Amino acid sequence: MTIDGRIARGDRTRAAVLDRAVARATEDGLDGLSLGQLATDLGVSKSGLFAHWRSKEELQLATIDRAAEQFREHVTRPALTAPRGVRRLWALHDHRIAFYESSVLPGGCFFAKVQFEFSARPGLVRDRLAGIFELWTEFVEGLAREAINTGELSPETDTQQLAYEIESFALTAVMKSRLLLSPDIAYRYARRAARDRLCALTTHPELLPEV
Amino acid sequence: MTIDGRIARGDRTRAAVLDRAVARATEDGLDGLSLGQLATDLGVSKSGLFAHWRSKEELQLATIDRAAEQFREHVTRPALTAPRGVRRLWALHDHRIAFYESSVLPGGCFFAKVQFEFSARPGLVRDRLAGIFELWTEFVEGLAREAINTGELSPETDTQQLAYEIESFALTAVMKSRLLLSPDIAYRYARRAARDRLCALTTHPELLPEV
DNA sequence: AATATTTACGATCGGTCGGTCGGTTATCCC
DNA sequence: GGGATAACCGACCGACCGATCGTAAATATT
Repeated sequence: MTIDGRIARGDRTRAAVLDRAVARATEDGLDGLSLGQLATDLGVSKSGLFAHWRSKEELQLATIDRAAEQFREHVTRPALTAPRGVRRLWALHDHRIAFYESSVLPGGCFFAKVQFEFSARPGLVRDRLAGIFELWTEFVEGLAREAINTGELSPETDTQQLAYEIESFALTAVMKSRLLLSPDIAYRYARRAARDRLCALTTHPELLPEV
Repeated sequence: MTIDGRIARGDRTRAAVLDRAVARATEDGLDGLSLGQLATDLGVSKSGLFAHWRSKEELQLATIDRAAEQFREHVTRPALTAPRGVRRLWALHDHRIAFYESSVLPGGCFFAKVQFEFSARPGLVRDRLAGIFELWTEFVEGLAREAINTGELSPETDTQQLAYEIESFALTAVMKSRLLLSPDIAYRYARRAARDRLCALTTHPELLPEV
């Protein structure tokens, strides 16, 4: 089987557009994205974009999916190489902060930005974001339950509460790093907060890194 | 001295516009605000708005100031009635969550929304937001230092780290309550996280409320 | 070589945006 | 009562928005 060059070209264009859209959305938001500007940036025509997505909303949904994929690549997948338990929980948080630190996305975090943008705006975009965020939360809670199973966390640990707190530290790092503090300081707070919390809860604090 | 009716009318209009602008900005953002829509909502003409603010940016800046004033009314001032120390620190967090809970602002929190919106967009708006946020952070850190002075927190307590963590819990409550969880649950997480943290740090846990 | 398919483009549409301007109305001062 | 002042309005502007459509170019199929 040979590859259809036409479709391959379309795929390449789509990927380039979505990567650019994810990056720009971290600065201007998903609605702040202008199709004309996006097209100009990429050296294509605005009407060319409509050949791939029939409306702006469809492009926004595709952008969200691409951002999720990117997040999995940079954060979730590498974190899963750590052994189950508090180390994996820590690895997830640490890789997440490192991803923000790396400035792959100029605005820091796609989902933080866009979730606030659409949190009060009903529609398909909001629903998609809510779905992804729910899966993410359940994933983190699942890692916490694994840590209970490995005996590194007490069975009485409130995994939802713990997931909430870790989420908090990461989310705030995004905002503080861009608006206020030098990024380094914000990320240090975020890391230390999560480490201290895990350290206080776990029966095996030696599994966690030093300060 | 009598009050100039013309100026009084202007003041009334200005206040009405700004209150509405603050509320709407929590849903659509400060840039998502359309002057035409805002005017229509208030039953005034668009050009009437330009009589009070010479540009959209000027209106945005005034809106920020009004939101800060509103925040002080509902959160900062009532919290200052609590005695210095961990109780005041807790009161600040508690009143803040209660303010979000009250749904005075339909989108939950003006500053959370707008800070994310402008965190990557240089300009006067961003600078104003950063300034207010810095003052706020220093204010919280100051309360934490007071708690050290009253002997309710250990002198070794990292007040900046503590302020960061409390900020995190409140910020995340805003997002989760609107996007994902039923608001009650999110606010419960936010309260419990801050209470537990203060409880673990203070030498006088009996000063804090029960779970 | 002829035809079908897919991508991409230029021109253009109606609508909304922020912003301007000349004029009207209400209130205050003398 | 007559200016002066301040608030406010309706009409209008150029720019940009998302979206549509007919067409050209590139690639595949036959």
